[in-house]
Amino acid sequence: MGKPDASLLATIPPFRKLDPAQIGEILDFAVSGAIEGGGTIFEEGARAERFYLLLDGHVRVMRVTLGGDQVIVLHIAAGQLFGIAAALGHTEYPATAMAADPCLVLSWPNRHWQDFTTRYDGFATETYRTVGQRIGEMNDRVVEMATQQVEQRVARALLRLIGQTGRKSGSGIEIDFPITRQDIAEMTGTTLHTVSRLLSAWERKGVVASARRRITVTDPHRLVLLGGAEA
DNA sequence: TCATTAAAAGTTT
DNA sequence: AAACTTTTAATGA
Repeated sequence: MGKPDASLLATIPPFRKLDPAQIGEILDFAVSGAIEGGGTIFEEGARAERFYLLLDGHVRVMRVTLGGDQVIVLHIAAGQLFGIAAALGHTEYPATAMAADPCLVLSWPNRHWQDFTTRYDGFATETYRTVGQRIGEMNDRVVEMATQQVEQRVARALLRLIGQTGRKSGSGIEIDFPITRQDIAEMTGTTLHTVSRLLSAWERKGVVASARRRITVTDPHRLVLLGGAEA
């Protein structure tokens, strides 16, 4: 467990307003860790003892349905806190967090949460803002599931991914971590076969380009139209 | 419209 | 070679 660099934290929203001395205090309590791609950070139902900050990489948050199907709830990008429902009063993690690619995380015991929110200006407001955004996104998806056709759901899932974790490449915006058709199926409530067929069709139209575990959206505007309301 | 099943081919380790 | 990912097609709800 190495000591992370204070400058890493200074740019991250919940800590942006803090001075170097305060960041030093926070780091004194932090434990840092590296998780390899595919590794689990915490499991659904496990006792929640820590909350986490993702410094680098991408985290997939997953839950298992009553029927035993795995569902991807959302993805976390670098700079975001996660595993914080526990700090907000839950005793167990409501979902599993898995590293989508190699990740660097900091974590703190939950008992520091109170101190952080009261002592550090901006910590509470910034984290509540991101929590609010996530809840909003999840609500949108519930509506989508009930009202939109599969093609629109997949199109919108891709748009969200490039919005949150997209990286500009030569030919468009690439999803910045490895993602399979199965993953997208788990995000949109369909099957990998349907996702594969949709992506193939879109690739023929020049809207996306994909390789194994890599997807680039080459024509985001067309994809917005595909995700639009019309049937 | 979409899931399921099956089969085949490509990729990575 | 084995494991994993992707594509395609046929069938049926």
